[in-house]
Amino acid sequence: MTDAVATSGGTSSQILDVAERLVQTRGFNGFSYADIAAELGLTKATLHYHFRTKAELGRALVRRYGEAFRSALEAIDREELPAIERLNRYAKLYADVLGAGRMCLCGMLAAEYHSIPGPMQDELREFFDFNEDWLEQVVEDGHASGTIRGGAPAGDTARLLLSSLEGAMLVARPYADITRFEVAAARLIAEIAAPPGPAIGA
Amino acid sequence: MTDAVATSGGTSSQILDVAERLVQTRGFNGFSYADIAAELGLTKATLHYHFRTKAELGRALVRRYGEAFRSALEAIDREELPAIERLNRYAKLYADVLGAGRMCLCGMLAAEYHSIPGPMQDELREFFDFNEDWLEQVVEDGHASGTIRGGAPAGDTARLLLSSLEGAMLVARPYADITRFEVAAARLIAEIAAPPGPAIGA
DNA sequence: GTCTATAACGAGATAGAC
DNA sequence: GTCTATCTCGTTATAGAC
Repeated sequence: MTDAVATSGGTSSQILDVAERLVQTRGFNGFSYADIAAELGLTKATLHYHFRTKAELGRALVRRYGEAFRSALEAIDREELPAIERLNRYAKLYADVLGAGRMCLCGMLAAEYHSIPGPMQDELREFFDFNEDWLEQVVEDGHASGTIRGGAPAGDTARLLLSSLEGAMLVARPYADITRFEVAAARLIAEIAAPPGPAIGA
Repeated sequence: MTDAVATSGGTSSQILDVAERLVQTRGFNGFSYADIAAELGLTKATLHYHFRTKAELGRALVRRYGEAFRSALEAIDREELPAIERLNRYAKLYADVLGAGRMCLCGMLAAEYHSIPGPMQDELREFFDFNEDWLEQVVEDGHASGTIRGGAPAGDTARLLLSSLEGAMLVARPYADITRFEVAAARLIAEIAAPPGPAIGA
């Protein structure tokens, strides 16, 4: 209990907070230890005490981001919502990141994939894998309940959703326009959804 | 005629060729003049003779890439294909880039948007704008001929297509799997397309 | 148009005092 | 756990010879 509060607001997590924002806005190759140190009023040496190398810091970033995302998805699951509504919640996670002026951390790193350290690459694929797994489960539930159109493998639909949402974030950036994302996301989910009824003779 | 061949293979365009590949694989912040110089057997000073600053080089890159894309789209137009087939050709342009192990230059720069020079940002938005305009025209033609589902503004559909294709490229990178892109692209275009027939009683 | 040489600065990283 | 000081290297960019 003595250091419970200190841990949550500790230097390491402060460093991760700043680094995370810098990666999401400028990319992993677009910031330096000096940037973080200046912002936190620390020295570069102090940063190296907490994260011996930049590669190690990067790996910690992706891991923490993945864990936060996992928690968010579990929170959605606990609400036991219809499949389509779960997809809307998922898209909302992205919209919130974009609204903060950021790119998805892992979308950013996917772009930089060939210039980031190996350990980060591994964590990155894990992130996409479990996102696709979660989405695939949602799509399968939608198939079972008839709210998501069948005809294509659930895994393919999951990948289409993930990659399209990442792309909508990406292209919205130069326009600083969250509406671009929201319209694309809503449209995408609507295309995935099964038509409201038989609509015979409509 | 004297320097027509020399121009096409001139030092400046060789520099742009190498720089383009480096940006598409490593990002604008992921390479240096030294990388280009080493690859071409030149010195950094020579590079600065052709492109005084890295920002200037970057701007030339985006401009040339945009012009090449414009030409490619005009070539598609000249074939006078049905709307859906034009979309398939458009997706093929992306697939070819991905097949070369590269990310779309402008998708990459969209990720790095907040850390690239202003002139590059301007060229970048121009690229997306004319791509969206071209796609919007195709979608409108599809509406008119009944091959693309109506109900949503053509501009929104154009943006969905552009951003989803960029995203599909992005996420395919960590897996070095062009099939991921092709499946997503085919699925996307299929969702956009109008159903084959009235399908009453189907 | 390309070179050598170098300036001027920033990067990641370490040693050792406090 | 944070500091000062420093190292080594890489970065963009320029001056001036060829």
